Amino acid sequence: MNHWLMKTEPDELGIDDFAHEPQRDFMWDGVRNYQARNFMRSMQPGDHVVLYHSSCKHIGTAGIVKVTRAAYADPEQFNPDSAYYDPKSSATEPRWDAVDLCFVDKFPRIIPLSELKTLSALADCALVRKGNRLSVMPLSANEYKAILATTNR
DNA sequence: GCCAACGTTGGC
DNA sequence: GCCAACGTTGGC
Repeated sequence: MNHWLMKTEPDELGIDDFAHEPQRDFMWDGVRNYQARNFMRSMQPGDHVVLYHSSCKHIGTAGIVKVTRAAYADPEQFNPDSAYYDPKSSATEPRWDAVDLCFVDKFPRIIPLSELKTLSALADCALVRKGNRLSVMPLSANEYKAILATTNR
């Protein structure tokens, strides 16, 4: 089983949305970056994902969700009325993928970015590097463990 | 709101 | 294929 980290703006879809409907599968759509998409295509059902809240008041890791459906064509790319519409995408050759995620755990507190930056286990993780914009990234077992360990403080 | 860092686009 | 211009991300 692999581990991942995904960024989200909690105003759009945050850990509380997952926690309030713990049985629901949420479609994770709208990813429009090739590197992030390629990582999504590697996700398998059962993989755990650290949810990271960005562009908000409390920036940091917020909880765990899990993959319940592997990558499939993101329907928004075909919808001309969607902000995620991509006219260069076709049904036979879709460019963008979505996955389904559901709730696993909400951390007792948001672990702030400033604290994540102090963890030596995360020194090589794209998340804490300056200027990083990658919204979906793999986590090594050690990185995942280090993030979970912060919740025990 | 500012702005640095980054990815993408498009002219050449 | 290069690279300047542009739009976006995302912390502060």
